[in-house]
Amino acid sequence: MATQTPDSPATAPAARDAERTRSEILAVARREFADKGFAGARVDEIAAKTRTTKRMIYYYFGGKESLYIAVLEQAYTGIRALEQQVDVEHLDPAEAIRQLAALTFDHHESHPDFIRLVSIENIHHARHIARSDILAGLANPALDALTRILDRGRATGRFRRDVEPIDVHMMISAFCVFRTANRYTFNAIFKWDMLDPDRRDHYRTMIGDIVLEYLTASR
Amino acid sequence: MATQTPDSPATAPAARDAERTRSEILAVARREFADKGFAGARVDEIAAKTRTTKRMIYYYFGGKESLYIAVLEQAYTGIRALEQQVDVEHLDPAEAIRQLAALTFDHHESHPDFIRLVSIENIHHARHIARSDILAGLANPALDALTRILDRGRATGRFRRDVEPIDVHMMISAFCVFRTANRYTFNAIFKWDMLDPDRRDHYRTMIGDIVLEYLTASR
DNA sequence: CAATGTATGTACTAGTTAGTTAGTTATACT
DNA sequence: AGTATAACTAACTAACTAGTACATACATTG
Repeated sequence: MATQTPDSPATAPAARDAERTRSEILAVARREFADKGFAGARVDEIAAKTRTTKRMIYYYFGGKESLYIAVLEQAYTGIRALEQQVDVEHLDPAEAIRQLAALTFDHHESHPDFIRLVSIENIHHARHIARSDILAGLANPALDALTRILDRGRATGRFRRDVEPIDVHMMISAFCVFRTANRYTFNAIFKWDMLDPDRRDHYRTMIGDIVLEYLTASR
Repeated sequence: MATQTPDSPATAPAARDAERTRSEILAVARREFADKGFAGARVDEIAAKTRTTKRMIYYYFGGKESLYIAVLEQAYTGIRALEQQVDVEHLDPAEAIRQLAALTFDHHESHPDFIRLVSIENIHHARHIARSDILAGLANPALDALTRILDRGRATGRFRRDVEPIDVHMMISAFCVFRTANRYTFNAIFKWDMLDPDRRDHYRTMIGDIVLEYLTASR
C-alpha cells in the first residue's frame, strides 16, 4: 500500500488485486442496484463504472442475480455488525430505548442505499433473502438488546408488561424507514422534506418520545 | 350486460369498446407494474394479459412510461376520493383520530398494489409524480381533516399544541405503510408476519394508541 | 350508402442486454 | 528459468424489448 509505482494513476491498468477488483464491483453494484432496482440496473453499466470489465462480474459473482444477492448480504451483515457494537445495557431502560431509537434513526438516515435495497427486495417478495443461506438465518442483535431493555424496564415497574419487543422494533423501524424510504413521494405530495436538516433533531427526539410514551402508558 | 351474444365467450374478439379496452389495459398494467416495478414490467406481457394487443397500449397511452404515469394517477386519485368520503368531523377528537388511523390502516392493508407503486415511485425519486400535472397538485383531504381534528382537540385542552398535522399524518402513514410495504423482508428476517390476520386487531388498535398517547402526553 | 375517423390486429425493426467464447497477461511456486 | 494457475480483456451472440409501419375492420354521420 505504501509502496506505489510512480506512474500508475487511477486510469492505468491497475495492478492485479483480486480482492480490490471484487470489492470494487460490489461497491459499484450496490450503488447501481440501490439506484435503479434489480431489473433497472445494467450489468454493462456496473462494469463500465468499475476499473475492470463485465467478464469479471461473471468471473467473481456468476451472474446478475448472484451479484445482487452478494450486495444484499454485504449490506445486511454490515448493519448487523454495527448493531452488535451497541452497548446500552448499562443505561436506565428509558434512556436505553431513546439511544436505541436514535441509533436506528442515525443509521437509516446515513445509509439510504440500504433502505432502498430493502424496499427493492420487498418488491421482489424478499425471495433473494430467502434464497441466501447467510441472510435467512441472520440473528438480530438489536432485537436481543431490546428484549433485555424491556425486561429491565418491566422489572422496575416503569414499562408496561404487555408490549412485545418485536412490536417496539417495528415502531422504530417503521418511523425511521418511512422517513428515508418514502422521502420522495412525501415531498412530491406534501412539499415537506422529512430529511430536511432543520427538522432532524425534531424527528430524532420524536421517535424516542413516541416509543417511551407507548411503553409507559397506563391502562 | 343482461343481453349477451350466445356465442361470445371471453376469447372471442370482444366487441369494440374503447373505454373497456382502455380500462382493461390500465388494470393489467397496474398489477404488472406493482408486481415487477417499472423496469421489470414488460409491455408485451401487459398486452398478452389483456384481450387486446400491444398496439393498443401505444394507441391509448403513448408508451410504457406514460402508461406507468396513468397507473399512478389512477391509483392516487382513487385514494383521494376515498379520503374525501371520510366524515369524522362530528366525532370526539380522540375518537376521530382513532377512526382516521383505522381508515388509513384498513386502506393500506386492502390496497397492497398502491403501497407497492409508492415504493417503486420512491425508487425513482418520485420523478413521475413530479412530471404529472394531476399528481403534483393533488390536495390531501386526510391532512385537511387532521388539521381540523387537531384544532378541536387543542381547543378542549386535550391535545398538545405543539404537534403539527403533517407529523401526525407521518406517524400514521409510517406505521401503516411499513406494515404492508416491508412485510416480506420483515417476515424473512424475523419470521413475523405483520399481516397475519390474528394480529390485525392488535396492530389496528396499536396505531391509534400510539398517536393518541403522543397527542395527549403531558410535558 | 358512401365516406370518414376511430379502433384494432399483424408483422416487423432497431437497439439493448445478459451471458459466453476464446483467448492473454501477471504472479506464485518449483 | 520454466510452468501452472489465477486474474484479466476484448469481441461476440442469442434472446429480448420498446416502439412502429402498415393494413383493415367497424361504426357513425351526412
